[in-house]
Amino acid sequence: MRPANIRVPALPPQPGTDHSDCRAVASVLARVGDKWSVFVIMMLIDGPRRFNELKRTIAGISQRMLTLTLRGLERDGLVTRTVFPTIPPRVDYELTDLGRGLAEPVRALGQWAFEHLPEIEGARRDFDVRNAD
Amino acid sequence: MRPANIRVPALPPQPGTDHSDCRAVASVLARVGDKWSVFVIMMLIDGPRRFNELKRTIAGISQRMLTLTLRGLERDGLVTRTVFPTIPPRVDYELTDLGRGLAEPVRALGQWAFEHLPEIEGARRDFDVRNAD
DNA sequence: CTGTATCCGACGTGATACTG
DNA sequence: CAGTATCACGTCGGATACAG
Repeated sequence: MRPANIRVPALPPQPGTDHSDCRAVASVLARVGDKWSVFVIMMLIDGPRRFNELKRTIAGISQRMLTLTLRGLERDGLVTRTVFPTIPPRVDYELTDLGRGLAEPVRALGQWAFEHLPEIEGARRDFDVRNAD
Repeated sequence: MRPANIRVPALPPQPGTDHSDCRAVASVLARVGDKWSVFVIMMLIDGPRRFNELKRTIAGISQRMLTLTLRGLERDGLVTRTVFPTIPPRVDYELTDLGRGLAEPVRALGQWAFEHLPEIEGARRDFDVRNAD
């Protein structure tokens, strides 16, 4: 991502001026911004869940998307996948320490979103009205 | 004509009623997770910027995407758009109080991402290796 | 300078059917 | 139960050209 031929000076943690970490931010936010990732993370906060348990709880997600979402989270080391070789098979998904760490700022963001939702929705209506003339 | 990009509503069946606020979370995270929104927000933290100034600084974003991103942020009340009727025209974009409020948890998330990037990248490599057997 | 309009390929998403 | 495979469709995003 970052040009290898350019040495990034050790700037103090001042987001907005440093561009290199923005790529990293984008990488994680891309996952967080996934349509379903946050739902899954939220569902797993309380403890491990089975596949269909997640599918039922989230209600609206397709089997395919749940699988892909879980694979993505697993790939990033945010979720563990535990297979019990029983019949019928049972698979538990659980947040890793890393995943729980991520859940914290995500929840903060979610809380902000919830608290300011009226303002945002109001702004959207105003914008749409202004745009509709 | 309104760009199709800024449409957020019409989420299918409601996910868990117990977690109804998750839909609000998703609504905001959809914006935060946009490929470019976070970059723009970061660039605006330090103060108002002009259109081409943003385009130059972000370097990689197309004109179209910058416009769409700014429209989306403006629609959500996160950014103000100020037109100076001069020749040539000048347009300033600036974070609103709401936008600055959002920038805070976003920055926390970004900081987390930056700090844990090695773990995530390592997990990705491990996963890819395991998957390549 | 600051956009808008249009074309078009790439990708995300869902529905469905099938496997272990 | 927990997936995988395949197809069909819509949207996203970039490039380009053009307008105010």
